[in-house]
Amino acid sequence: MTSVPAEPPRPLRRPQRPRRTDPQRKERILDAAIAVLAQHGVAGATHRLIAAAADVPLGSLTYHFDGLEDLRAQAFLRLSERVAVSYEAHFAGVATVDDLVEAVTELIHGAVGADATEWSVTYELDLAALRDPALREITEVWMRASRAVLERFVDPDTARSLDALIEGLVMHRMLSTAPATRDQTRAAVRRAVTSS
Amino acid sequence: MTSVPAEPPRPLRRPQRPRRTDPQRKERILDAAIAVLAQHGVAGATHRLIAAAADVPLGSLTYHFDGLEDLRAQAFLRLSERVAVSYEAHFAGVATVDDLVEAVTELIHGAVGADATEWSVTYELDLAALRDPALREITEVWMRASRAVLERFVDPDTARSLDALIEGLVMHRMLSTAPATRDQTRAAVRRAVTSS
Amino acid sequence: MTSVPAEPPRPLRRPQRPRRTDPQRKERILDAAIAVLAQHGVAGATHRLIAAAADVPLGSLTYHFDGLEDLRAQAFLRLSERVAVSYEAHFAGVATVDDLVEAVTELIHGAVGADATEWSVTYELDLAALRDPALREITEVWMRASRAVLERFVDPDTARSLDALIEGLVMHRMLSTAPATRDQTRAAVRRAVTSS
Amino acid sequence: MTSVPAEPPRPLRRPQRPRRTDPQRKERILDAAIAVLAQHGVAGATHRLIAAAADVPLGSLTYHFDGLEDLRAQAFLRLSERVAVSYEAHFAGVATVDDLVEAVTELIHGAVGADATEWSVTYELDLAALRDPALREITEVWMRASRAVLERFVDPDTARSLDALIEGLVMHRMLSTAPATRDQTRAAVRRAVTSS
DNA sequence: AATGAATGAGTATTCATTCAT
DNA sequence: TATGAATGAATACTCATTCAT
Repeated sequence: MTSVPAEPPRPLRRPQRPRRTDPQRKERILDAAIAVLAQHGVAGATHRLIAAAADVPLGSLTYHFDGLEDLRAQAFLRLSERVAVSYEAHFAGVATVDDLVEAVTELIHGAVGADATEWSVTYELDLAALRDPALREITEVWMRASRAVLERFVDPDTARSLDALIEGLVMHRMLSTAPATRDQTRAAVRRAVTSS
Repeated sequence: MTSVPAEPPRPLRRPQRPRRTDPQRKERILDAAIAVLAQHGVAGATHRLIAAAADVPLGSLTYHFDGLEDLRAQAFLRLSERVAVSYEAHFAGVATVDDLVEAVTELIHGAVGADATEWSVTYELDLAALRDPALREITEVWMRASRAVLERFVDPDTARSLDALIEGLVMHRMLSTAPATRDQTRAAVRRAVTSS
Repeated sequence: MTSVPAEPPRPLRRPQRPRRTDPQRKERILDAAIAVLAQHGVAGATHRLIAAAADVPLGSLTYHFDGLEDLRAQAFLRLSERVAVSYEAHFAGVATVDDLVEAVTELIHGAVGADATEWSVTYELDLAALRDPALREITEVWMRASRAVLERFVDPDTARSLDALIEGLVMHRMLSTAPATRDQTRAAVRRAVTSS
Repeated sequence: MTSVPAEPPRPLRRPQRPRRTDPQRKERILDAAIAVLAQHGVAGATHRLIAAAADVPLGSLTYHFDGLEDLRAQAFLRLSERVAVSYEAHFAGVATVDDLVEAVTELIHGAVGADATEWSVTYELDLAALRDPALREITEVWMRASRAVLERFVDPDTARSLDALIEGLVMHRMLSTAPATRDQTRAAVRRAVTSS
């Protein structure tokens, strides 16, 4: 993920001006936007901050995107796709229900590869989607994706509730000063996947 | 040298609206702030919007509060206390585990008395607390309160995971275009409270 | 619950004044700031007044400067440099001590080319520097510069006290309703430069 | 002089409310105003700050004074009277011109009893008087008073220029990071009082 | 195609002053 | 007589967006 405050080490092609063609610029901006969203939230994600993080001129943002709202939506979309991929990967080796319990527990406690801030952005997305129906599409797709992964191991209803439990446990883990132990989490997950 | 405009304009004073003394004003402002937070989120909760909602002049906000951050924190605190009370009330008549399952299901689907927007504010609070440690105190207290209620019926570990499940299910219910049915929710809750 | 006004008003955009690119704008703003400081003092030098004096929109000030403090500091710096130049020029033709006495007397009574208000700004600067160490650098440089000029004609100690005398006499001249005559000033200056 | 940040140790007559009659209140407010002016300058001397420094309720200021401008003027007047008294006292024992030189030198380097901040307020007054003719009266009276003291030892013209020299030397002493030594000051003063 | 100076509506906040109590 | 809650005009500053270059 792009680092926000420090200058990203741009491979200085030529002294100052000529930045000419830069095919990955759009992607770089989106990554920078995700980083800024993670660090400052929707409210703090301004043009200027994102431009600085991406090391592109200010005008570049409105040149490539139709305003901040559009940029934000595309950043959220990119984030959700990225998270979906690493989610998918996380469950690649799962064969048994025991494996599943272990994988989910690990997911919650390890925050799935990416640093924890990336998770907080997904909550930012959830919250923004609550008010902006345009973003609802993204959360919808992501929700379906995560459930599809879980449905490879459990029935749809269980997948649904397991999905919700994961969301709640991650949130509480991030907020709590005395977070649950791995054993507690494991027990909760096991209950959720065990047909009574 | 540049020409400088005349004297800075002297303020005129007219007694416009009758000055009303208003002992509940602080509380009214906080309620208005909660309503604005619910509708516009942290990012959209501006002085002006809150003042308009409370029907008080702008200066009244900074008279009663040390800035917007303070006002927001106090509003969140008031909200959490209010939610805690109605949460407590919701479980008042619960006697058996079956009652509990029913009550929790009802909670998730009925959004516990208050209109659903109030719930969304608690997510705003959660998210804000993720970045602002000062708010963490409030979420911490609320979390303890909600678990304390649940611990009257189940053991602490179960209470903890049930609490997380509720949070996740409510969030998904608010977000999803195809929310879970009561039966699905009830089944998920039952699994969470059943010792395996 | 309190009723919340509708959506926060969307900004409209009209191209009002033609956008003019204006390379000297920064300098113009600084000159305007000096003029406003002269007329209204540090306390009265507001963004609005300076913007009006420079005939630029308000946002232009914070675009070019990091806030009012920065603008003020740069204005003071520009002023001190300008004053130093005219000070230097004022003593260009001085050859003898008699010339010096005459030049200093003229300086005090004529306020060295610039209108008298410009002098008053240097007192604003002095006073502001008393509280703000960042401005101390500017007064320091100016003090050294003015003494350096005087040291071309008298020894350093005399230069130092002559410098102080000039400051005091100018201040009193500006304040007094019955200012000193040229002859009185000349006598005072002569005493200051005559080794006893 | 009243200290600004720390609570002035009010002899708490009774627990909270009853401050009833308080004959010195006006004077206390003025002293507090002088202290605040010293510390924050004219620009920073607000009602609230002065009220806090004087430990009186806000309304007390506008009750006793016709607005901030009036309060400021009265504070400046009180200050100038106080400074005049200590100035007078400082020269009480002077008999010869040598004594005078010594006393003036001491004045400049010791800042005449009061802490140096009090001097800075007199500059604040000078500057304010430059723009506000109402204050000019005060500076005028003070100027006459200080010269009257000096005229007990030297002729009026010398007194006038010595007065200016003192003003300039004190200002430079406060501003300079490498202030003059006592010997340098003494030599400058001696030159000013020696008829050539 | 790309940029960054320019703009003005908007933001939080301060504060002298008024006035009901 | 004395107070402190109330007010609104003014303050510094931010920022999405436009557009001349």
